[in-house]
Amino acid sequence: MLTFGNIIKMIIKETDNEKLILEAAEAEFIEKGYGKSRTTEIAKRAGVNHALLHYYFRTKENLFEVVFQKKAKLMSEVLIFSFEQELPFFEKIKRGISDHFDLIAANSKLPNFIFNEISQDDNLKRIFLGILKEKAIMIIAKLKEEINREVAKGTIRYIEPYDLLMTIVSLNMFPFISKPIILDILNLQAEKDISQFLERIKQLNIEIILNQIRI
Amino acid sequence: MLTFGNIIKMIIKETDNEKLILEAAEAEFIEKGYGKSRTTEIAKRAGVNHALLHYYFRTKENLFEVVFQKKAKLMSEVLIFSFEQELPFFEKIKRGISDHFDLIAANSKLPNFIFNEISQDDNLKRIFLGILKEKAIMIIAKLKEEINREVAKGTIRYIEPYDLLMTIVSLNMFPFISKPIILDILNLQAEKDISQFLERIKQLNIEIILNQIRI
DNA sequence: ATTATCTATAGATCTATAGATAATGC
DNA sequence: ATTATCTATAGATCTATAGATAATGC
Repeated sequence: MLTFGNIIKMIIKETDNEKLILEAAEAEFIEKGYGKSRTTEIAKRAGVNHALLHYYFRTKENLFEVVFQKKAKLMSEVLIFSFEQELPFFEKIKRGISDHFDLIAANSKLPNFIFNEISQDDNLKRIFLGILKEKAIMIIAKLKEEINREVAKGTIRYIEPYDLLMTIVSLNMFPFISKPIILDILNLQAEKDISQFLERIKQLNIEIILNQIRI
Repeated sequence: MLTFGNIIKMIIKETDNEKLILEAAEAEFIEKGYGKSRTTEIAKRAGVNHALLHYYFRTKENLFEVVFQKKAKLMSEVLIFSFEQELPFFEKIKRGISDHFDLIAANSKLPNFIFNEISQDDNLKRIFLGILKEKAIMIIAKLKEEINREVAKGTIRYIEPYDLLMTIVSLNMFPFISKPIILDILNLQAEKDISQFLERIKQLNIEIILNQIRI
């Protein structure tokens, strides 16, 4: 029917309802988690008839798994992408930490979502590991060689590559997991103050890692 | 009625059903979060008639808030308790990190639970801040004095007290938030290997902090 | 002819309570 | 007399689908 809404949709030709549903589902699931999310609410957010959601995705669980797959890939990239750059060792570490921090900042609700869902569902945990594990192991192996090379050169103290990575991820990720609390305790409201705070933490994290490995 | 179960309950006099419901609710809510938890399931876990749950706590939301209050207090203690000890500065830091790590280890599912629920509900966030904030600010103020004293003595470089605390919490807490993933990637299954790994991380965290502040 | 959309509602699940009955403390 | 417990079920909410209708691509 040629309702006003449909005409608008036709004009912008962004009328792909399947896509609209998926995007609304992403927002809903990330905001509320699987348990509190409602398919009716997702349909409403997408501005689409509720039955359509089931027509395209059949079940809530199905829809969730599509979303989770996508977010798990993103999370996997967020976790390790920054450490795949081909750079001299110290550059790699510094740039790695900095890019990693920025990637998390750009997806600040992602870690909470992923860690929470996998802690509640073993199947999701397996899916996530299936995406992350192989690549993570490769990166660790590569990092180990580079660390050994630097140790041989006498530029750094030995550190387990896994420990190094986990330490970086810890330092970079936690501020965002605990962000609602931090901002209140530090009384940071203005956007400018917040980004200034985050920038300081980023630099601090780089410094901490360098102080730990540098001789 | 004198069923076998009731006789058992009478003998051990641990028949306080309100308490049983609360304990079951704690387990259920921490395991599944508010959204996926079911009052029927909680009653079943408690081994108690479902109607009793509503008799004692009226609503699911009420019951949850009782649990959340309790867990928020615990979380608050886990976060800052270890840094209230009266000790020489370096001892305080070292013992603080170590005790803090152990406290988290003993409540390893707590951080995920708290951060997740407060990210989904502003009211819960306020409750948690109400419990944490004042004490946190006091500890930070106290730490600031101690840091300034050490800086004056020339034993450490200056670090913002909040940054120091957040760094410690990051390093100590993240391994438990990401535990399901870590153990799989590192292929750690045996209890002995796991506790050995955790011990190494604990020592590493102490080392990292000391390397950051020590001149 | 196939795909997309809507209306209407079934069916499942969950929270919550009414009202009867039993246990307890004084 | 008050508190605790149980049975039975109301009432709300949510997921899911059947079946009718409209739109689309060939």
